[in-house]
Amino acid sequence: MTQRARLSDVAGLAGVSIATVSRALSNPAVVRSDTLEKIRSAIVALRYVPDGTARALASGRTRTVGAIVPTLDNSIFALAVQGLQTTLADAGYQLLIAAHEYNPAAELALARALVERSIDALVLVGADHTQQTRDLVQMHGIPLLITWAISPDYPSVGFDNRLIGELAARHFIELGHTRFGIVSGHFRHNDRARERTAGFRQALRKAKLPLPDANIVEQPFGYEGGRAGLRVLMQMRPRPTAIFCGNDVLALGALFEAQGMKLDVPGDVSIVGCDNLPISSQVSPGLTTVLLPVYDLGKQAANALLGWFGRQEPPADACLPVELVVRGTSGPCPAA
Amino acid sequence: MTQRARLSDVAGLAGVSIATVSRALSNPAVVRSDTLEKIRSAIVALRYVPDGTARALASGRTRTVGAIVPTLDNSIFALAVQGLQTTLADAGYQLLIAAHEYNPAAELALARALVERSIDALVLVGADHTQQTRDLVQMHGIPLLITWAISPDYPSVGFDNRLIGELAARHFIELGHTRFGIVSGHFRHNDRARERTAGFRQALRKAKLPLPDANIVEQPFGYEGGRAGLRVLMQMRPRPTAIFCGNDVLALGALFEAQGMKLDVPGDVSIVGCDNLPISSQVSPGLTTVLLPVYDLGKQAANALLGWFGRQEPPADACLPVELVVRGTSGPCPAA
DNA sequence: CTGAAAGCGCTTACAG
DNA sequence: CTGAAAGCGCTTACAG
Repeated sequence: MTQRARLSDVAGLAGVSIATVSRALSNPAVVRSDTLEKIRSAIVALRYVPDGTARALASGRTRTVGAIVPTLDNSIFALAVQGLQTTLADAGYQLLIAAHEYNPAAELALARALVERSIDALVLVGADHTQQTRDLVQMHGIPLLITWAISPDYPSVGFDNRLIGELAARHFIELGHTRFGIVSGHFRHNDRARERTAGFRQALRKAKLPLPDANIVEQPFGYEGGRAGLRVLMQMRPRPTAIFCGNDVLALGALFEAQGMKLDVPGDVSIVGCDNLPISSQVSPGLTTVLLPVYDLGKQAANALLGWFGRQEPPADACLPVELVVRGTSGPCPAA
Repeated sequence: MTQRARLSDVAGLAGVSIATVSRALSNPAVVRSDTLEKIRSAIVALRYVPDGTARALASGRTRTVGAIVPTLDNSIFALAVQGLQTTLADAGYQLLIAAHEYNPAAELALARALVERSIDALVLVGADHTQQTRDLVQMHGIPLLITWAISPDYPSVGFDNRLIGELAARHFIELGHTRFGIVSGHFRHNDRARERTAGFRQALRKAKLPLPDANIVEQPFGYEGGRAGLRVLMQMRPRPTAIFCGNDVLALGALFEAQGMKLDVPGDVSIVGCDNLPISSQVSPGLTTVLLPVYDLGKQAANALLGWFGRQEPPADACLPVELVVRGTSGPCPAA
């Protein structure tokens, strides 16, 4: 192969104009079927692959979507990305992916890099973004889809994060617990973490149960964060017997630390997480958690975008159902 | 904002030609510093963001790299992608990501979709790819980097997968085991799985120890695969006492199943995995495994590409060190 | 150090 | 249903 074939080569071999070949590619319905056939065989003979950069410049669309997630280190985001990518690819769209690692400046820089590449839409996680990021995206007229949370300002496919905290709290209350603790990721720049905590707190308040501020501990994401959070809470007097963790990685870290401390889970302390990672049903005891259908989230986000591209109007918000899955890490409040 | 600013707008405001603005952006060293300053302020005033599609068409480079991994569901790939993406982004490159889910036809389709978007390079996992995929990439003159394995045909940043199996086998042999089993992902289209198994087998043969074919069980990727694999092996008579799993997810599945069966690990059966996932050091007992520095792999792959772009010549192969990490799931062979 | 101009490979009204 | 032509917004030799 000396040189990559261009549209003009295909046109020459098929004996038609480049305009016709272009139409055969992007809108075959308007091309006569025998013409189409000639073009098809020319394409095959030349192994023609269209040049996306030229196509993008001429058409103004790249068939590429950008997504910025906090991190791929948490498999919960990796799973959602997988759902997003697979569904987009089936429709001929590709995914530019980036991770901001909970740094808003990084998010802005990455958004700019993606915008420069003329993405057809941008997917972000959470509703909390700097004004600069929002301005950038708006200025370029790029459809913005919020995921994981519902945004008042943008189309969203997300969860009711407040409800997540509520579900955890109500579960503990039903089990008779009265002393609570929270291990959360950092609240700053993370509306999901704030909302889950707020929901938990709100449900307790409604039940007239206390949640001292000191019992809300922020930890960096990771198993170690969960472990550290549990240690802090277990030093409180009176000890909390019911601990809500903002995600499953923190919850598993807390569980492992409790086991390492020879605490009985749930005999001494109950733990509830959020996500329902694949691992959460494998460990023993299985983790009680709030199931988030994140692969579905990815798929629905992709479909929302595809609909948006087609209809030229923003999709309706979708709030995906979450559900408490009770497993072995939660049980009745131990006798005092 | 009515309309996105173009190069000509910046040129107009700065009182220079578009050629000079273009140079100021891509090769500022050749532009006089006061001219540069005028251009800089025009760019800021207009909030100019270059159009990557035009830039790509004119320059022939997109500053975008494509990567196709088996799946993001295994966090080992997500971690490597994170290392790759972060390092590329720091150098101004973005990452188009796709997952083929162990389907070579999907890999080809995705490769085509990425090639159409004129990626500057393609990153693939493993050395095993269809001729069509290889032809496609070669025909378009796209630099191809193999990761995870060393390829005889392409620049690679990978591991010695045979050595991984050997390390596991030698560890078991030192512990006095004589009955072995393997739980592997499917061998088809997966050179890493084949090589790891071959390395294990080879080390046993060298030590004159038997490994019946029936003791090599292939399972689909996932915790369930690991569980099923362990069940199969535990039905063998005589029972194997030492089980090598092709990756940590399979190994953890096997461990959990063994625990569910009330087997003592490592008292009754020893298990060694491969990957050293974050979770593997958290579970109890901790998983003995072969540590693969995958975040590093991603970073080094990115740097190999960046060097390739700069020097115009392919990077040297890099075989990253792997190491056995002994934890609680492996121990001496139980008395017969 | 800077500018005029050709060209990258397509798409898309506009005619016919 | 098809073709000629303008244009998408840049980059990059080539002159000067």
